[in-house]
This record gives sequence, C-alpha cells and structure tokens, in this order.
Amino acid sequence: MSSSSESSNFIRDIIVADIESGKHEGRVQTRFPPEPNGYLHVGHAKSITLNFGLASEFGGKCNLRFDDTNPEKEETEYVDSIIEDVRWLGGDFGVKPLYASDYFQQIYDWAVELIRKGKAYVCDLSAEEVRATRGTPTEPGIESPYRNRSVEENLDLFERMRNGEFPDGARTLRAKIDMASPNFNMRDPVMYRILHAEHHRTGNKWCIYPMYDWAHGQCDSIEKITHSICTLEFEDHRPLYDWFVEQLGIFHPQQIEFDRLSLTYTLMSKRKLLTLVQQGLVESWDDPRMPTISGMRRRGYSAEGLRNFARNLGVSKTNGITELSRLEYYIREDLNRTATRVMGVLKPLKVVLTNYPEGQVEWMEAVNNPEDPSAGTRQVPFSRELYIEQDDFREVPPKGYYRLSPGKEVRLRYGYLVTCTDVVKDPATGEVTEIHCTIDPATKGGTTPDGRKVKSTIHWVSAAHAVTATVRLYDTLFTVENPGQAPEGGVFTDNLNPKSLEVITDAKLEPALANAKPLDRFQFERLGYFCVDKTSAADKLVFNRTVGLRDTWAKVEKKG
RNA sequence: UCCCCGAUCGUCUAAAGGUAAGACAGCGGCCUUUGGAGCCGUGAAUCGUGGUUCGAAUCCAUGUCGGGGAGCCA
Repeated sequence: MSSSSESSNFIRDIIVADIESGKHEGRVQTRFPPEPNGYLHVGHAKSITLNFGLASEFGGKCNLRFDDTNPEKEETEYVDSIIEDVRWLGGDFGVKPLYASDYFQQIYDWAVELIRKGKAYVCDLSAEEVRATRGTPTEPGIESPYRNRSVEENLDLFERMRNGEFPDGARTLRAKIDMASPNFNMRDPVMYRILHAEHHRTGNKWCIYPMYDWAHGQCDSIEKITHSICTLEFEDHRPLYDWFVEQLGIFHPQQIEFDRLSLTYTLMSKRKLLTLVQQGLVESWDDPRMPTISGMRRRGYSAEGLRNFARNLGVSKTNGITELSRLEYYIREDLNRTATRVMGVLKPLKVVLTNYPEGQVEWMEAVNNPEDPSAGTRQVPFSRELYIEQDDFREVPPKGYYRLSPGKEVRLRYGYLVTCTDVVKDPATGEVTEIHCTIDPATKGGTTPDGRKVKSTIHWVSAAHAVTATVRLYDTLFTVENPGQAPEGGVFTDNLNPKSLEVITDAKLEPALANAKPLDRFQFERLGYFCVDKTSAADKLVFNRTVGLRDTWAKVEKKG
C-alpha cells in the first residue's frame, strides 16, 4: 500500500546491481535464520519483512531456517512459536521450514575435508587455555601446540570426538588460519565443540556441534542463498564466513550486514525478555506488553501495520533508536482503515434523560467504519438511562473543554443532542454520581435540522443493554527510553513501569460486543483500538487496548 | 591500546560531484455526528579542520564522537 512511496536502500541496490550484472543468473534467494532459543520480537519483524520482501520483489524465495546448532539453549516450543509468527507476518517459506541440523552430516563431511587439506586440526587445549592463548587486541595469539598434528592423527581424533570417546570440552576442532590476525575471529576459531546434549531434533545422534561461524555460511551455501543478510555485529565475522566457503570451493553467498532495530521504551534482548518471563514480571512471552510478535498480536497489532512499519523504517548501517511513536503511527494507520467502530464506556457515569419516556427503546443506526462504507451499519439501543465517560463531564469546565457540563449541550453520537440540567452528588464525598439531561426530540440520530452546531459529540451506552467487560489498558513496560541499560548500581528490571497495566473490570459496552471473539479488533470511538484477549469468553469479556487514538484534548489540557 | 563499522532536521531515512527531500514527532489552521481520520501550512539538519574541484553531505587526509570485537553463544 505505502510501498510505492518508499525509496531504495543499500541492500536492494546491491541486489539490483547483481541482477543487472548477471550474478547468480539473476536469481535472488534470501533466508531468515532465527535461533529457536526464545520468541521472535519486533526486531525480527524487520528482518522478516526485509528478507521475505526482497525475495518476493525480485521473484525469488526466502527460506525460514532454524539456526539450531546449540542444543543447550534451543527448544521445540520456540520452533513452534517462530513458525506461527513468521506465517502470521505473511512470510512465505514454502511448505516447511529448514534446519541447520538437517545439514549436520554435510557440515561434518566438510570439516573432514578441511582436515585433509591441512586447514583444520583437533586441539586439546581447554577453554581456559584457548582464551589465554588468543592474544589481545594489540598482541598476537600463541599457536596451539596441537596445531601441527598430522592429517591422519586429526582425522582419527575428530572421528573419535564424533563417536563420543571424549567428555565435553576435552577437545575442539579448530580452523588453521592466523593467530596473529587483528581480527580475533581469524585466530584459529573453534569449528566444533563436544557437547553430550540432547538436541531437539537430532536427539542423541551427535555429541559434537558446529559453531555458528562454521555452520552458518555452509548452510547458506547448501541452500544457494545469494544474499545472506544479517545484523551489524556479524561484520567482523564476514572474513571468516568468506574463508570457509573459499577453502571448500563451494557456492559463495554474499553476507551483507544492516542495522538491527532499536525502539524507545522497548527491550530487544532475548536474554532479558527471558528474564522478564522467568521472574514472572510479565505474564508470559505473549504478554501484550512484550515486544514479541506474539505479544503484539495478542495486544491487537495487525500484521499489515507491523509490516508497514518495518518496510518504512529504512535499512542502513547506522545504529539509531527509532521512536515508539513511529510504530504506533503505522498500527493506527492500519487499524483506522480496518477496525469496526463501536461505543464503549471505560469509566461509566450514569446519565438520566429526564424528558425521555421510561421503558422506551429506540434503535439508532450507527456507521461501522467511516473509512470503509462497505462495512455497513448496525443498530444501537438508546434509552432513558445511559452511561457516558466520566471524562466527558466536568462540573467546572476548564478553558477549552467543550464536552458536557451544567447548562451545556452536546451530541450523543447517533443519539440526540442533550443539555445537562442537574448534577447529583454523593452527599458524603461530594463526588458526582449521576447527571440529568434533557434531550431535544428534534435531533434524533444526532442530527440538527436547524443547522445548529454543537462543539462536542460524545459516546454513550444504554445502561439497560450494556454488557460489562474487563478492559486492560497498557502503558509502556518501561519508564525509560533505553530500558536495557540498568540504572547506576541497579538492574534493568528497575526500569519497569509500575503502571504498565491498568485493569478496568466494569467497562460498559454496546450489546453487539457480547459476541466478540478472541483477536477481534475494534475501535472504541474516541478512545482507541481494542482487541479481544485470548482468554475472553462470552460470559467474561476481556479486551486489551492496542493503542489509544491521538488525543489532542489531552495535549491541550496538559499544556494548561 | 589494536581491528572493523558508522556520523544528514528532535527521531528514522533520501539525495550515486550540481536547488539538502520525505516520514514520524512538534507547532498553526481548515474540516468533521469520533477533540479520531483527512486536508493545508510551518519551524527544524549535512560532526570539526584542512584539501581536491567551477562546484563537496557525497572524493581525499586528519581529528572528534558513537557502536561492535578477545564464547567451546548466535
């Protein structure tokens, strides 16, 4: 929809140039390679949108490939959630996802090949010894005493590693590159470690597992990936990525790095998100306050809105931080087009229409979506006793306030024009408990046959017909723009917003909402967008506020 | 300290040696049966210093600042 207005980016430029030059016969193949060690978050949405978007734009394919080379951190639960999230975002990866673990045998065979070529060796140094001999930024590392073992010995040892003859950590397979390289990644990096751990897919078939650097490029090569797009922190790994495919003489994908997404007030570290879940600081990975795809979906964010956000972010190599308001803009933009309008009162104030007949009910026609005439209309019951929003009445209106107050007239949307005649207060507290109004019978439907202008139109719900619901109002999970950064002497969870969730249990909604189903999205007029929670049931409705409407009055009032 | 990468409105991105543009956010207005949406308008930037060039955001040098890098994590 908004794709036509986008400009190019440096990655697309590279692809265009490659197609023009005939590289890979003009073929474009990308991949999205998550590690199944957590749930996907909005940062991944950017990568998904980019990789699948590029593939589709140039008539290519994008694989979903699990980077499952570390059995100690990876689980099937994560695999399942990732598949669901990628599909929901519209990522078309064909009939099934791929797994690095599917290629373990090929990767092993290639390791043997490198040993035969004298490019890899079995090293008996412990992890501590490897660290101690790696050198520093200014000093070269020290070559391992096992570096010059014979090919035969390396072959034998490596096979025995695979056969489980050695305990965890006893030996590694290392690439023989350059211990003096200024790039640490080239100082004889570990290719395989011994891990007697059960893998979520290969079970106990393997007790040695390839490291990221040794697996990733080879997987890309196997899948004939043309453009392997990853984030900036892998820039230093590119020389190693290239070295492995060159030594093997296999298909050579091009690694291209771009900036990962950072969002204000949002945590993007899987490890820290895991902490929130494990410590019970949020309900779950899909808590609507979480920046996870599943959390955002549950909150009511639409896939289209998320995609538009991601598409319009741009792609570069600068590490910046995007304002949360930008995400909210694209969510609102999409929901404005698509969400059915309804009326709901969050904090009810009883209104009695003193000149409206008791027992009378009129069904008023209401527009379902002014942005989409095909959405049609519905009937909303109107009666003598209504609820309006507490915020829509002020006994003493501040400057610029043009909702209801004593003696003032407002329009009840799709109802009547009403004038406030009386205020009933609790004698003990002085709190307004009820207000009385009179309707102008000539204004049925909210029309003004005399052409009279009213400053304000407010929403309402017929008290007798209202359904009661729980509504959860969310604010940012954190109070600071960069929540990953712990305050002085504290931990990052100190940044949590104690008011990130407000639960309203007696919201009054128009009766049509009684049939709302989980994940249904609505605009509660004048309030915001709301999504039916997955725990909602007909006898216990639960709505999550996705995002509020822009509220200019709140801004005016705040400024005083 | 060494290596790699980066630096354009408040924020995110454009401008491929030739008028610094758009979006979000802000501000002002119009319109409105949502103080929503929409529409119109407006303020706002090339990190510093040298150099090359008729001409530099763009090329070169240098400085500064920011990010990443010494896992048997990815």
